[in-house]
Amino acid sequence: MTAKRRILVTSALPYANGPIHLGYLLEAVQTDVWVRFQRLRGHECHYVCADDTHGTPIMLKAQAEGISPEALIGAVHAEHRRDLADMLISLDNFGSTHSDETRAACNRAYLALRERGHIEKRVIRQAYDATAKMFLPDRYVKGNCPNCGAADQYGDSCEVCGATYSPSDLKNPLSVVSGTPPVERDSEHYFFRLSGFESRLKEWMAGGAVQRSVAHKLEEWFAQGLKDWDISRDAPYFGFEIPDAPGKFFYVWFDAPIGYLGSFAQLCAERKLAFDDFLSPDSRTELHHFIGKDILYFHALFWPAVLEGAGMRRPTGVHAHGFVTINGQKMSKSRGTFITARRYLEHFPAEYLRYYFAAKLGPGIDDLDFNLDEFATRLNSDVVGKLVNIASRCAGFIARTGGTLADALPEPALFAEFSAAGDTIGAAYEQRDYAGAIREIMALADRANQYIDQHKPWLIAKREDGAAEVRGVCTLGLNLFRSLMIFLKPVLPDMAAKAERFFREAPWNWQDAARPLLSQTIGAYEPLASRLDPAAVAQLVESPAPPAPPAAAKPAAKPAAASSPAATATATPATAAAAATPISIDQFASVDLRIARILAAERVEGADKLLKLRVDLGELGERQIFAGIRAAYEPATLVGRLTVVVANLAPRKMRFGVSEGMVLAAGPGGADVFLLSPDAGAAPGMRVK
RNA sequence: GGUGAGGUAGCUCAGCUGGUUAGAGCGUGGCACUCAUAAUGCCGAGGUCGAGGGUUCGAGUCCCUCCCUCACCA
Repeated sequence: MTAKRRILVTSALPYANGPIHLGYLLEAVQTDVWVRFQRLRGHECHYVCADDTHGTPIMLKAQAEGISPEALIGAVHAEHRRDLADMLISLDNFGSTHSDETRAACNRAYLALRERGHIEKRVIRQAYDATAKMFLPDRYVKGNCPNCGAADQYGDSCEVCGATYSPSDLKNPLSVVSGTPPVERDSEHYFFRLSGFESRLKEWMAGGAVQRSVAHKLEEWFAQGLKDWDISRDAPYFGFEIPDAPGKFFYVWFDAPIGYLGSFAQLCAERKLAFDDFLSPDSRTELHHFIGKDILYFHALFWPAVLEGAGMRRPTGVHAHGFVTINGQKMSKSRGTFITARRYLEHFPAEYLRYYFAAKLGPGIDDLDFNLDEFATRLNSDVVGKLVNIASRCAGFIARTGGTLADALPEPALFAEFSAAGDTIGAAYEQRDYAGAIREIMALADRANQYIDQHKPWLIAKREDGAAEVRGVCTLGLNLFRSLMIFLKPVLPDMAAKAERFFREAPWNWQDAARPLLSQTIGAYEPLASRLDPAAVAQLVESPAPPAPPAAAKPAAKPAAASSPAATATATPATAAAAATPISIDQFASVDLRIARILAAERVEGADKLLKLRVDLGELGERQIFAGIRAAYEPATLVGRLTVVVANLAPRKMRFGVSEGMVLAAGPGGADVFLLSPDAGAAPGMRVK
């Protein structure tokens, strides 16, 4: 065992405008398993995280809901905290970037950067919404693509042709906030001079702080040249005001990683830890960040540079992971596969997901597919059928022979094989190759079952003098099980705790797997895990999304419309719910249903379920809508007919373009989808009420 | 479009610095067992390792070209 390490670990900050979902849980679980492993090995390991609370989206969402940003982030924080705790994420502190500690850390970092000449003021031109009286981030200006002319494109890039540009290049630009055309306005901004850090970043990267594939990605960015980073935003902005710069605020991405430090500062105050032990440039502690691969730029370039520029230490490691897909596809609200943490937890134990993720999680940045069938068979086979089965099949014999373990192992070599495997399993955990660790552990579980099968205690027990031998075999069996549970404790902390109680032992540490437990009177065996019903697992995605919690709705969406159980048409239809939650007449009125005439219909290249429709909504003009009705309708038969659409559904960008509404249809899906039709006399644009 | 990652048995994946008949789990077929949450054990079927070239005595493993998938683009 190596000397005791002192380690500070973080997960990326979840943004405070929505619920925690399966994708974030992957990261939380990855981090937590590593943290628990370090602690199990006897190291000092602190794990902090926080809500990421600042920025324009939060500000506008709070406005839309008629509450203060503080109220909004407060509600979300409580939800996040509960979700993570229920997922058995062993955070030492879960703070908020909207805290005194983070503000202090921001100011300190900023002033240090400024003092060392890393901050520069520049005047930039930016889109300004004169009606809403605010500057507009790129994503808050929409218009026609200057390159291909596609409608309704964001101000930074075109989803149709892929061109990138700035908001001022858009044709017919409109502010998303007020709907009025933006104007150009000058503003003084503060830039962090990232370009000065290239050589130091390269040296840091060469030291092995990131995965190799990530290093390749960073080299690409180096080759393009590092650009200085605009870290300021103009009022109104929900965030921290920059010192000596009234009306200027820190950009949310500046204070987000500093939120790690703010959260850690809170922990230091609470536990009497010395902050500088972990953050000073000559620190001998370790600093590890677990992140998604989408935010590499911030964590592998900006963040180490900011830390160094502000006179602090650099991260020991930045560990990126891939995304979670559901049954091979990107998580999607319209497909019903946007699984929130709460939704998962309402159905299944936290540890099942922890195990499943761990079993599939390697050290790389590949995406991880959450396959529902596999989830059930994997849990049932590995955890119940193999692992728990070992204890289950041995415990009864021990109970019948007096409830006490034998005082020697019949085959010490087999036990030694298990303890020896602890080294490779530990190395796999350390390298974040949890899949490798689990593979090894399950291979050992097979060995344990084989051992019991070969020695057949149920036959020996029939002999008059068989008691001692049976006890020996089952004592070894239980000890093999015990070693495996110790190895799995980072992944299955609750099951491990139950097993500790069963063996009547104090909480295990890693080294306990090296010595067998002998002559011990053990407790009565209780089932440690129960089987999953595959049908129940399927429900995780098949039923319609539950009513959105207060903080869960997308900024632009009208909640009643967004989660309507009738939302069958734009993608895989959801199974009809038995009864939907009652709504008021006002909520119904918020859904703008209109008669539409289908002007054109065509298949979508690369989508086997979708048809692209062009519809006429009378006074509302023409719209493009994607509908998941390809299996049910020949495009040609649709042209000219009338139907009903939701006209005020927030535009939804899909891989193939933007869908500007939803066609109403009934039916279970596939070929059994039936479009609604009005009686004769209805005309395009008429409101349905 | 640029870049990155990846394409190995029906499914999910291992295959380190190139070296005997390409591995595991799940699923599947057969047998055995009955201690165990219909759990477990044994035996078997199943792969021209995306395609085509090349280097080499020898290539999933190195090089080139192409095809496909996924992701990212501050």
